[in-house]
Amino acid sequence: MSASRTARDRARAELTREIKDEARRQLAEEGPVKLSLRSVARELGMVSSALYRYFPSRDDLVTALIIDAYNSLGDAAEKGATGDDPRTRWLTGCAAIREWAKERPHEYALIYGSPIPGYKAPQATVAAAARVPLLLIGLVQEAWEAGTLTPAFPGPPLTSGLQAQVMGLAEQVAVEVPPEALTRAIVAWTQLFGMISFELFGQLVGSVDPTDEFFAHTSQQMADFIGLPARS
Amino acid sequence: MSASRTARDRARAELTREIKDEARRQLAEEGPVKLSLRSVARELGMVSSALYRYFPSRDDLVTALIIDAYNSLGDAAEKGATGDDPRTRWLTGCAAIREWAKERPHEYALIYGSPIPGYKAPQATVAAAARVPLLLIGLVQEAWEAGTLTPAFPGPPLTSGLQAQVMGLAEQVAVEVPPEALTRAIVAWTQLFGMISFELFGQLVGSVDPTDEFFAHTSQQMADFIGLPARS
DNA sequence: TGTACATCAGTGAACGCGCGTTCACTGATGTAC
DNA sequence: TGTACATCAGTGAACGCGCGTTCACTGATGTAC
Repeated sequence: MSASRTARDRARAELTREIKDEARRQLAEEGPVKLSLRSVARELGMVSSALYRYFPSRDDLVTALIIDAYNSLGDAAEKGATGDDPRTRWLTGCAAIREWAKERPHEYALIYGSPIPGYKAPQATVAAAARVPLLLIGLVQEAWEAGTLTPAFPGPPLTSGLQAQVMGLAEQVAVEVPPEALTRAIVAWTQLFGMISFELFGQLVGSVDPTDEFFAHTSQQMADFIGLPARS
Repeated sequence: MSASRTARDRARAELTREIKDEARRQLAEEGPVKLSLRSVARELGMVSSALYRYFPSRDDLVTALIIDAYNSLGDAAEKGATGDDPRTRWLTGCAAIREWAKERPHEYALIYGSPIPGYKAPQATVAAAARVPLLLIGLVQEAWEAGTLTPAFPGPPLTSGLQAQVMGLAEQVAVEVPPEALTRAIVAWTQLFGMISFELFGQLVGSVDPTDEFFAHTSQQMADFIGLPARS
């Protein structure tokens, strides 16, 4: 019960949030590499050593930001993927992911951009990171179970090693779809984020920029490729 | 003629190269954000202010590294894309790009990773950056001119805005292929680099990792998608 | 309900370190006559 | 070919700034009896 929490607890929770909020603000200006405890503390009117009551080190603060970012994206994707059929949920989900990324380009870069030199992401980040791919795989599974999964073209056969990897992955995430279908989902996943990264990181400037129509086009085409049928 | 170059000229060219080499070494350890003129100078046994004879500022050194990286990748891709038909050149080109990236992950991250906060890439980088996409588009044009371009599936129709963007791009790069074909090339380009980024940045750990077979599979499938025919 | 003690948040000084850029300068290399 | 002058490379000091982390401490909040 929240009434049972002491004033100290509430103050701690609130300050923890304020520290992360200020850190996110600085992330947008300086990037994760130059994110500085001292300047976060300064901005909050505290002395820098006080932050060590909340995060044992700078890297732990970065980890918290990473986990928050993955979860924020996971929430946005799960809430955004709406519609009656898997194809519609795929299309709305892709759009929601892109929207999230465009609103928070620096949080996006934090999780999908260059690795931070000298920083090693702890195990604690992986569950949050898995949410989006699991969502996409779930859509494929739905269509498979409904018997409507119909890829636009067969594509090359899986080599034996790839098939083994993908079947291991299917078991690991407790999903029952043919390895070809799961492979397509992974391909689409890399395609989706490849497109978003190119848009946000400036590679598309001067070609398909603004990118809205290109993104919509490619999302549909990925749906065809995966085999999510248009509503009949 | 190289004989006409003075000793001063040769010394300057050599030191410029040594500065960039040392900077690349530090790029691998610290990343572009923490790359430091002082520490490059220190490692070279010079005083930090001496570097200003070679690069007017830290950002200019970074720009030089970016242009070198794009050109190094451009060379690797152009040299690697060999074979009698466009499909083979596509497959070998993709493999060469990936190899380059795996050998120089930090140079890859410099050009295809997160933007560097506070750094604005000057116009001088765009020609070098365009080499890889132009190479890929060139393959599509070859197949088109040979009359062998046969996409695996039609895909959604282009919306009018997208068609206009793509036709504008075709004109800009002086290429004569239908907008649908050029759009496919751009899609494959984002797919290709999305996959490489995911591999290098650690998103594929625990799924299709090692990524060799997945990459080979997807490259072929992209060739099908673009419409580069298997050798007949 | 009141008191004694334990827990915790925040302070301020310190350690040891780093950075980009400017400037007046020395001495070597290159060039024009 | 020799000399005077101009160009350039590299020095060393300085400016003004930043960082993460540790530690002994004060004073407020919470808890057990």
